Amino acid sequence: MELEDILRERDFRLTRPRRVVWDVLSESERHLSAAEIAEEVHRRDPGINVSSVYRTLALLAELDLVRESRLTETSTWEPAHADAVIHLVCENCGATRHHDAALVEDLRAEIARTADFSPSVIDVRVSGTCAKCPAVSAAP
Amino acid sequence: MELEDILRERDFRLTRPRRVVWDVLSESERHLSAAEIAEEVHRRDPGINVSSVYRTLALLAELDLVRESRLTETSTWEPAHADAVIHLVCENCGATRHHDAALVEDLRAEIARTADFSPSVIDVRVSGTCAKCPAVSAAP
DNA sequence: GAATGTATTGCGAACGGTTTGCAAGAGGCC
DNA sequence: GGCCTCTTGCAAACCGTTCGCAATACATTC
Ligand SMILES: [Mn+2]
Ligand SMILES: [Mn+2]
Ligand SMILES: [Zn+2]
Ligand SMILES: [Zn+2]
Repeated sequence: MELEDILRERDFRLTRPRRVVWDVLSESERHLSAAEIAEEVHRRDPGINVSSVYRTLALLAELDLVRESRLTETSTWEPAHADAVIHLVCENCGATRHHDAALVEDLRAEIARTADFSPSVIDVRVSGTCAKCPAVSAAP
Repeated sequence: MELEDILRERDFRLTRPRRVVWDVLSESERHLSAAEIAEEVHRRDPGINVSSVYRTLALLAELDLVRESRLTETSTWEPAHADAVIHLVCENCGATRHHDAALVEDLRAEIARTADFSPSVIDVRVSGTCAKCPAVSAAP
């Protein structure tokens, strides 16, 4: 469904700030911080204010169109995706990757079975070392 | 090992703010926000300043004695624990529980095998509905 | 136990990202 | 186009956290 339809369905207007913020997010290959989004939005339309970026992010999150990740100290934004897609964060270079982990579904079942808890969203954040950053050997 | 020894080993002094912050954290059953920690610390010793609480939290985290969780918008603190202990956050009442999920180890293996990534710490955050908060039925 | 050297603290001010109040502006609908 | 209302830009307020610095208090030595 189009952004416009989703907004209209809930009686929100399709405005330029919303359009541009959404475009920036959906065209990006990676998670973006609020500052990065504001910067790119401003590049495309200098007339759009930072506060509108924040307001739009809050709205899109409310509509489940985007998700906010709190992987590190600064939170980042991206279009919503399934929770079986987990996040690998390299401790060395900071790169964040997506990875599809089949076991997440099993984990969901395990929790439902053993925890007296009804899971909805599972968020798996894995820190470690990416392929480009060979593990540094221990000091001699 | 005692807090004092761990500090001394790295040439840090055992001071009253550090002692009290650590006591508050280790005596608590649940995650605490920085504000809650500062409040309780101040109750025990009104002479201890908020900035010392922040400095101590940073130090204890550096020493891997405490961990910072970014489960919701405000981050929370607790004594460090194994990453097989995952976090269940109730969407309704906000309660955070610990749960031991055996599958986390399998997940680690799966990632190492399929992702070209060397995992160190896995952080699983599950939102859902706890036993005390029966799921609300959908509107008719 | 006092003296010494240095890490650490309390304090208040600064910081910076986010939020807010409000008048001006622009969607959507007829 | 005209109307109504939602949304925006702007600038100020907010607020949790950090910082600089002189005063303090640890730990060590005598
Ligand atoms: Mn993602
Ligand atoms: Mn925990
Ligand atoms: Zn890397
Ligand atoms: Zn609950």
